[in-house]
Amino acid sequence: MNKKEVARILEEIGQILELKGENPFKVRSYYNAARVIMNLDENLNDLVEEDRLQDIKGIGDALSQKIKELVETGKSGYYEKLKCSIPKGLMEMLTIPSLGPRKIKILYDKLNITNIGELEYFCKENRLIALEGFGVKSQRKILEGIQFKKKYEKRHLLPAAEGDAHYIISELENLDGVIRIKLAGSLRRRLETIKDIDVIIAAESGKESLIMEKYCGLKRVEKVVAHGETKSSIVLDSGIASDLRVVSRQEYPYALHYFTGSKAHNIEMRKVAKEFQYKLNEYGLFKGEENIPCNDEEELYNSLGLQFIPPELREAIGEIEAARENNLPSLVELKDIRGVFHIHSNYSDGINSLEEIIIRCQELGYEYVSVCDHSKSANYANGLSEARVLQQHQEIEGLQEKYPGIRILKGIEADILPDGCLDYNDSLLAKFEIVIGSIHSRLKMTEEEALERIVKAMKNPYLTMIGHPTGRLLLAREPYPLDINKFIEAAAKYGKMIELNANPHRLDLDWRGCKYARECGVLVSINPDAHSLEGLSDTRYGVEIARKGWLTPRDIMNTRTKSELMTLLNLE
DNA sequence: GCCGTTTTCGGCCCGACTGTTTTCAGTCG
Repeated sequence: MNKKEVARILEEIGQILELKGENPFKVRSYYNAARVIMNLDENLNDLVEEDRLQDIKGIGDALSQKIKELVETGKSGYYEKLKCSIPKGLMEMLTIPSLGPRKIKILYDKLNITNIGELEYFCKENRLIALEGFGVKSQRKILEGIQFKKKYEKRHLLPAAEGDAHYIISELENLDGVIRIKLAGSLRRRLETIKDIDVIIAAESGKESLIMEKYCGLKRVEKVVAHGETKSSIVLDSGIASDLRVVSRQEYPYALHYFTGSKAHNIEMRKVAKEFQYKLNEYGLFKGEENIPCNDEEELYNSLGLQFIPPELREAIGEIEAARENNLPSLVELKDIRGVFHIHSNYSDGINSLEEIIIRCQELGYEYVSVCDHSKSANYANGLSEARVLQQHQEIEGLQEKYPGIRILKGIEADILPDGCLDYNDSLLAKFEIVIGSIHSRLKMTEEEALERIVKAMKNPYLTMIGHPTGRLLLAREPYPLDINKFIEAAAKYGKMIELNANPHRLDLDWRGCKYARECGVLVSINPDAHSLEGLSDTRYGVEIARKGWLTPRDIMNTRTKSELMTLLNLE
């Protein structure tokens, strides 16, 4: 069993224990362990084999036993038993807003409600209002929650959330009394999918309620979930929820930090504060009654003996320790990108011509570009036959003469066939300067088959990099099973690069794998996978995810200068 | 269930909002 599955089960154990009314600290230790395992740099199997699980902070005697059992046998007796002890539907009830484990336990104990369907029925029969702790309002809220869930259970991709966030910010930023306004939450941390949009405002005293009213009354508000003096929650017509917090000028840095999260990062931060005998919350950093003044987040981190931690890194996966040792990476920025690979032209399924793409890339200031169309097996995408490859190469040579300011590399996105072979013979592959190998078909594979298929492709000397390594489509298609660590180790062994596909539907390699790639010395290439000129701007999402994965410019292939790149690829 | 150089027992992050409550519990982030 791999770490993702282990983490999921630990998380589920935490939820079940919560529903059973167990000690909340015990519950937390399972949630914590799930997160730690999920973000593990090392191979979980190795840790188990070498009996080193307990070296991990947060994993003790009991948890290491259970994790060992899960990894070795794929099962956990404790979990199986626990799972049988409550109805399955209770877990799903946890996803209804305003309904948590305590109330669900009451509903189960008193009314024997075991799933959402029954709950909906009991609400409509007005059976909840008789229960202690429930009333007319909470019953109605639960019913609304069920309807709401049916309509909007999804998370949202970065671009959608970002568009709505800009709408909110632009409507509020010029209001009287707004001193500072900023996005917080997972959007600021650049998580690949977003549940809601968090906005923090520093406001002049006395202007708070007007700002709140404006926010709750925005044209695109479909529903006001909560409307308080310092905090309100709305849902926009797009189905995306948003929270606004209004604080004073002095509180702003602390509030911004607090609401940026992640939750796990905040918990770690408060522990650090405690080491200094301080108390940290969203209003300040306190020594007794006295606030330690900070003008911005940077000063806040410094007050706790830490380097400033960029929001992308705040996931409690080692950033605090690194900041303590002044050892945070200097993260890559969009301006570091000097060229792009993996663009589709109208030779395959893109809409623009080679020349249009080259002109735009030159406008963007790139030193090199590689259009990588689909290979012949990709019938669905008008993949290039051998003859059309040669035709395209001829056109590229002509364009290279016409546009000497930008180096045009002959590239291809070659399908990795089910047997691990690339989609052309070696003599044709040798004519390319960039070969991206990607899996597009026969996605149903076991973990072993997937690794074997990709490793075989990596053994091909003409392959430059592996494209979108897990094939996932965010919120739409699960990744095929692939042991990312073993994959990265193989890339290191065979000297291959790994694509970080910057399309916001993919963002694959996942940021959680970037850190390990860096540790293994594997270069990551941030590729737009553009099918139009507009798609070129997706590169920025790739940069953001690379930052989240702790990558510096030196860890990225396409931050290289043209001459460095030529050396790297053994080209002229 | 985890953790520890004041501790192997007794802590474990903190506060707003809501609803059902006469002082608080549950949920959420």
